[in-house]
Amino acid sequence: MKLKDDRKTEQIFEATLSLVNEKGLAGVTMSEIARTAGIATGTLYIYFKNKDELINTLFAECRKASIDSYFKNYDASKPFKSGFAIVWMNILQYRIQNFEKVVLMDQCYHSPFLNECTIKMTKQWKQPLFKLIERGKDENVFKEADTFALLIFMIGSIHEGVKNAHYSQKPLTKATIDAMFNMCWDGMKK
Amino acid sequence: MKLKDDRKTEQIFEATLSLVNEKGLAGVTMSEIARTAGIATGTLYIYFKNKDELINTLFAECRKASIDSYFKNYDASKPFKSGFAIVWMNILQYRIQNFEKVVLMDQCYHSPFLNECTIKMTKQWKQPLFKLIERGKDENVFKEADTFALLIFMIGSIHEGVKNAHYSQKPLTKATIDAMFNMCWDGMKK
DNA sequence: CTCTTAAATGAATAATTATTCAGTTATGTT
DNA sequence: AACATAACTGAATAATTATTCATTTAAGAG
Repeated sequence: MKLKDDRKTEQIFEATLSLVNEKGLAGVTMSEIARTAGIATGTLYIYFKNKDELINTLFAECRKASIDSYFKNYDASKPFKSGFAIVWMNILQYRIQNFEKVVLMDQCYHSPFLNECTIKMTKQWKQPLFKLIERGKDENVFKEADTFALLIFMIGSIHEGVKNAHYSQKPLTKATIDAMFNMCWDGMKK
Repeated sequence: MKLKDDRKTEQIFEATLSLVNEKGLAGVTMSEIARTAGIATGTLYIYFKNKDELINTLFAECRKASIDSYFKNYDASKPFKSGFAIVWMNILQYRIQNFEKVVLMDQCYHSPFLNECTIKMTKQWKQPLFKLIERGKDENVFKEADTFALLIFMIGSIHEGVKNAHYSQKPLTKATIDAMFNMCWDGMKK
């Protein structure tokens, strides 16, 4: 008996990400994914029932990995501002280093691929981010605004910043990153 | 001789926007666009040479209309903060009221449809926004950060805010909008 | 009112792409 | 080593979709 090769799943994901970045979800075909992954088209269907399942699985995996990475090195027992800065930087770094995944996730939202189940499941994973903002409000550091509004404000400038750094081909400098963080902090603080 | 019907172009655009929002660029077909627009598939090809041309034209039109609307009622002779507030609010309002166009523009970036010409042309149209930020720096109101970084910061929270208001089905309240503007201003000001 | 011309139609065709499957290969098990 | 089993292959098929075209319709010119 022959067993499935775990690395193949990884190859398929990588191929898909790379192709979606090059041509968008609209332009990616199953045979192209297979070719890029170095396997036969038929093999792709052993690993994923169909294109829908492939995209949903990959989307969920990207979402999970991203949120997990956001809280790396975050220690709730440390002072708030330093913890917030760590999460802020983790988000920025994740999105810089995994830009292809960011593009995939963006493209998935208005696509025929994502199913309700995937959407519902992945939405829950955002809880820790809400908790972080709540803490800032509880400790009287952040403005009394709606938690969601504060979170969106934090996330928004990072998303846009990374996106534009990528498209304009100008990597974010230390100075710009510092400026971005300061603007974010000054905007949210009381 | 029969002339082309100007309203048909509008119908085609509306149909495309509506379908792209429902199923994403990946899920929209030419015959569906025609059916939704209330015309025959063949007629679509009288108005647009092919799918590429349709998408590029629509993208450019959306981009142009958006930037124009951003500077409605902006008067450079008035004090900076009030002018900035007007542009900020125009951006927010445009994106709320034209969410379908926002989605189309987002989806186009990593698609096989947009051609170099369209990308280059539409990029130039952003100049007035840069000018606005420069003015804020010249008048010593904004931080000394990179103009691009400041602009991205301003835009980012609006984009994310509108997107999330839409998906969470919770329209932005006056209070939230005010909070958003204050965070943006506090973040950018010296 | 008639004629001309271009728009409009939608079924037919041409491409393209998802998916299957009969045959092949490789790997664990005995 | 021989077997059983499931992965693997890629050409063939099934679906789907872009595009064309012979025909019909309608509006402006004379």
